[in-house]
Amino acid sequence: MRNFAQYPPDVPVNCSGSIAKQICPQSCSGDLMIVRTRFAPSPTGVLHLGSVRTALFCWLYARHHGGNFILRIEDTDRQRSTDENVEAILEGMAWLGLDWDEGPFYQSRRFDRYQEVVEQWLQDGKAYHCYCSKAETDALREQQMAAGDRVRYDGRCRDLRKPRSGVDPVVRFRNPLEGEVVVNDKVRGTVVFENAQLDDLIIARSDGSPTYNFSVIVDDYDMGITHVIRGDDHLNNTPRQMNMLAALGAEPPEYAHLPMILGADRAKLSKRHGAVDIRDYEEQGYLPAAMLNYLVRLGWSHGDQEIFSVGEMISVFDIADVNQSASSFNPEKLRWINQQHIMAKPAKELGQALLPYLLKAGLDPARGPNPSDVAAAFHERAETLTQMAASARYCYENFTVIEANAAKKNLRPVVLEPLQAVRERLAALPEWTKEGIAAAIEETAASFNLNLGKIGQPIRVAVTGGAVSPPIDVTVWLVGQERTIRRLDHALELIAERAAAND
RNA sequence: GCUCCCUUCGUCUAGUGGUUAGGACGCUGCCCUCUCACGGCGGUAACAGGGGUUCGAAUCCCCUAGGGAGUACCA
Repeated sequence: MRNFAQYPPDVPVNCSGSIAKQICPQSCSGDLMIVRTRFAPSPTGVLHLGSVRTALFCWLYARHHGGNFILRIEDTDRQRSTDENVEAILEGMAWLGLDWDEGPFYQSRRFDRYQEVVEQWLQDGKAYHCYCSKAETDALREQQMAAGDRVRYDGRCRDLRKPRSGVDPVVRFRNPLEGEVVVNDKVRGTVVFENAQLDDLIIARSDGSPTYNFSVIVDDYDMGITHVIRGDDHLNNTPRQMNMLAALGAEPPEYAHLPMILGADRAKLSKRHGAVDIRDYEEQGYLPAAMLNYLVRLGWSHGDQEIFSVGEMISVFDIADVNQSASSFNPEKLRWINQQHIMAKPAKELGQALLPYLLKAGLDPARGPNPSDVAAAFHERAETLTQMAASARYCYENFTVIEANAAKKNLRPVVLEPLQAVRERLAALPEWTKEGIAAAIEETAASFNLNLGKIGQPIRVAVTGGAVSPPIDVTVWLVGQERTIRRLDHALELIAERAAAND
């Protein structure tokens, strides 16, 4: 366990020049520090698309600059944080390959440190006890709302001399009353906030536990975070955090506030829009790299390029190319990108990736072709691995019925003879190779003066039970000799029955 | 209510004062073709509105409208 009190560790946070230049593999000019980013999810929910995109940008930025990526679990709300959610976050990150250099750190284990700062601030007059009850502040809010005023705590306990007895006070930060806070955001530009608009926020609850805005700044400070990259729902928190950082005597980090990701209907992303939990996408057969590729293009672009490997993303990613407007999640494009990644993946690796999906589909890989051969045959015709496993079912398992329309259209008495002939040729093949199979089918077609389609499609239906499959030679090859012959025989019987019925 | 942010094809985006406003997904036509895909060549469709500044605005400024976030003893 790392000793947090020791933070920042012996890292040159303000090194000027040589070390940073040596370390940054992109030889980015003007770097004055070693980049340290953090992803700080709260385990009050699972890892969803929006948070993954945030994590990705933090990770890319750190990796691009040869810096460190830190994972911090913000679980100060003990009621709503769960171990299951922590697990979901860790699993999601692992699946995506978003590896962290330090952590995961849990805020719940740092309460002593927060308490220490609170005490210090109380002593220094940077914070004060507030004895207002919830009812009291609620009433104040309503009153202000009704009067059309800005809604904020009015600081009535700011200069209280004596404690009120019988109430456990909260601790509030003494925010400056005047002046302004200027945020130089890497994506928003300069954003100015008036201190008069801010109020004295609560930093410790009446039970002593720290609140979000406060624990964030002591952690960001202790952990030497140089770049805070987060969702733009935090932009409004930034001036408060900067004021507190100043109270701590710290220089503020660089800030970059990312636009939100919305659902296809421009509403906040929710269950209605499909999967929320990132792990659902794994379940559905998406490749992690494709997921990252899709997400990186939401709010960021690099010219006209759409497809990026993870390595490419790292090398070209720059906060300066992040745009300012919210984007909405588009499942069709995700599927297309997944397909592009499936096509680009070497058959062997793709076969590896496919394996668990075959198992999940209830198929036994031992009872059929090598998954990498299946992957090679299907990689151009599957948008997800789940789909691919489903399409390859006939390679591993016998089907009970032939698709009605396909049978009706293709298994007709006219093909009885050619099909019989091809069956014999295939049965006679000494070696089961794609070339041999292709030759057998072509020769049969030629001998009956048929084009390939006239015989290929009936074979396809007989062998797969449907009208769609990879090229016929490949399909037959994957199904295997024994099974092919058996299925052709079965089709032949059906055709014969049909012919008899027609007589 | 108040504070802050955002606004280019349906969607993701390029664009930083002069472009026939480009690309991608989707949809669609044709080609390739043993099916399905992949691929190739086309088509469809956008600068929220109004004022300025300028010889010239998607690009700069102002206003309006619409969307979003925050305004918690949530994060």
